[in-house]
Amino acid sequence: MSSRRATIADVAREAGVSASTASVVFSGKVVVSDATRAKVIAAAESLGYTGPDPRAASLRTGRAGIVAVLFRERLGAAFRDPVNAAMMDGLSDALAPIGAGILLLRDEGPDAPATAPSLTSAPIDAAVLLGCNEIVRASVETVRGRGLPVAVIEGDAGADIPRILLDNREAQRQAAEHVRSLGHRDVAIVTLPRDGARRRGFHDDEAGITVDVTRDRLQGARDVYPDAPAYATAESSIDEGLAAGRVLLAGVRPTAILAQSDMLAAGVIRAAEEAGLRVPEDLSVTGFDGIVVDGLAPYALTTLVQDAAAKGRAAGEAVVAMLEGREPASLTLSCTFRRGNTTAPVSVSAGKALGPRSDSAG
Amino acid sequence: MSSRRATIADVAREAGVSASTASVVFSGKVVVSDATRAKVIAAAESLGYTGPDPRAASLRTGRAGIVAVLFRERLGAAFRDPVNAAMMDGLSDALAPIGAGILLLRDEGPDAPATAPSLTSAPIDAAVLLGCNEIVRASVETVRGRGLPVAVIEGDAGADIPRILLDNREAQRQAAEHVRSLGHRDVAIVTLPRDGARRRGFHDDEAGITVDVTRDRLQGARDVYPDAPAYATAESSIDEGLAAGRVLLAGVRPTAILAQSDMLAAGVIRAAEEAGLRVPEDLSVTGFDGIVVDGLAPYALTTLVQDAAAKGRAAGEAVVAMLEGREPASLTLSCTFRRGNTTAPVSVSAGKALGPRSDSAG
DNA sequence: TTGTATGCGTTATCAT
DNA sequence: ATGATAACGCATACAA
Repeated sequence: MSSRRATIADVAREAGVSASTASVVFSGKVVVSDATRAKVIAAAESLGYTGPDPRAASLRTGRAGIVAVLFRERLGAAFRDPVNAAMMDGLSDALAPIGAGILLLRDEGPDAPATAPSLTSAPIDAAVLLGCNEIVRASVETVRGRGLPVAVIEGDAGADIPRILLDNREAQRQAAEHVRSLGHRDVAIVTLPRDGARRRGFHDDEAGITVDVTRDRLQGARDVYPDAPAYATAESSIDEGLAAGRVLLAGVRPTAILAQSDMLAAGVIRAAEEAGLRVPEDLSVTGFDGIVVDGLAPYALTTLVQDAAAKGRAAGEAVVAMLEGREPASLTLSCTFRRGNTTAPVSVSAGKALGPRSDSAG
Repeated sequence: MSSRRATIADVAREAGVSASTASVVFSGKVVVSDATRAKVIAAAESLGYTGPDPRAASLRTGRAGIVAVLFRERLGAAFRDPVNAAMMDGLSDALAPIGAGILLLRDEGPDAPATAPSLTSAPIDAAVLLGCNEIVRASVETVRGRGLPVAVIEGDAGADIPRILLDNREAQRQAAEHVRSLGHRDVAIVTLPRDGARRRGFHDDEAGITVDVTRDRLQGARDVYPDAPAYATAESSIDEGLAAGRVLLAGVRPTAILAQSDMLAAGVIRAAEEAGLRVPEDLSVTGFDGIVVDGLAPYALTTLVQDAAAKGRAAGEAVVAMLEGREPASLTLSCTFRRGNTTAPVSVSAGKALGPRSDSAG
């Protein structure tokens, strides 16, 4: 037994057949006589050959069987967001027919070490870009330069790149309308991060927001409440929402808070409880995403329900279509407004401002 | 311009150099004169060549730059568990030096479609197995058959496979001791899933538990409370803990509940609140993992703190070591007991049993 | 049903 | 510092 691993040629020789015949036994693409197959299998067994080397196969076929997903954040952070979890489910479903695995890639930005696996150097068949910021365009260029299919989820990818969008602005506008219809005029907004830096604080330069989701949802809120204070968080989590809620409930107290995600909304509710406020009697809160916030019961958030799994599925289907030479479909998904028990008509006792009331309804 | 993509040979020809020289310009492994480099870069640019084809490179070098992580569950479920998130952070840190990407693979079991990307057919350099059940051994065989390095996290992998373990039993025993020292005798246990089927309900066949973590932690509890009722959940989540808590608090009410994860413990606390019980006055609760349960404040769980990131890092370091021909290290990590505010001495008013008290302390 | 021939695109080795 | 050569292991078109 040589130290070198057996190849299909070795197996073929051992079995007394040609390499192509042996190859065909493993790929199953051509009919082979049972006798021949048995010989080949036996030879493989005796040589410890466990199947074709994927590297060589992929060079030959031009397919690696891998689709990359590019996250903006640390992998751990991506894992912590339930919306991503649903998206991954949809994506892996859509990829199942072509049997592609999912390669997690992190958008390292320009300061990446050269050794980092990247869109440039990973053996992939296609890529799904996620996250909608300034870097997406560059990433799209990279992948396209390699001649690989790309789909973009919630980002602006440029012409003829299939994109999966959400009606973020319109949906958020609906929630804001709902809140206004309940009589709320003093409203505050808790937003997702505005850019890669993820700094907390009140928004000053809203035109400079580079995260599409953040910008679009904020615009939807602005359509109804052009002057409401908006506070940016560092990520979509309950604790970030809690921190933002504390800030917003400390000063001129709003009667309603529009949060850009359910996780943030859940945090805002905790902040309200902490401040001795009842939700929704003293403070109305809306979320976004329609996920199940583990442990938030008995509250049922008033929120916009999005189908995150559908986003992943659509992106997966788009790259599969392109891989098979078909025309990919772009898609704009709609959110569904769902009224829960966290919004109620403004009450006279609510919104006890610590300072003068600001009338910010548009 | 031909329809075929440019190769390094085309670039070399265009630049008037040899293919090997052009190759070296991209790999940077050998010194090249500035003039030559510039020529090659320019030629590449003009031909739209974006760098070596990773498939061909990996065939030639024998490296794909990809490490697989095998999960037992749906990808979405894996994403929802905070312990996995931390583990991924550690793993990607450890893999950074060799610049390997992370391929998500799901343990499909025997009923997988042939097309599924798997340990057998994915172009990977190594694998990290996670999840400690009956299937791990088969997976190890598969990967080893390919001659690839493997590391196993919290599972029994057989000889000379590096494994990253936690002192689950000892740690859980500590927590149980703590609870006993507080005077608790009527104790119940909420466990992680017992096997792949993930059925909820009281344990009957504890010897038949195939998930190592579940079995080991349960044994630790059994060292102190051999007869405490143990209820299995379907996954580690607050809602599962809530459901289990409801069951356990409905009948003969224990004065303390040992949960096998913090998420489960958080759910148990919610169940207690729901039942009008105060934690820790009426019910003591312990968790496991030491994660930050988003939104659980003001409770600080009494729990066993594990360093999940260290688990991922150790697994990553083990495969990197093997890839570099060094000896990999197995590692057993210890949990640290952390007393929070969810455990207290048993009080005379607590544990108002609906039936007769069962003395189950050992 | 099986075999023959060829090339997928690269990089390591060695010589120059 | 650069170039020539030879694999890397496989899968397909085509011939037999």
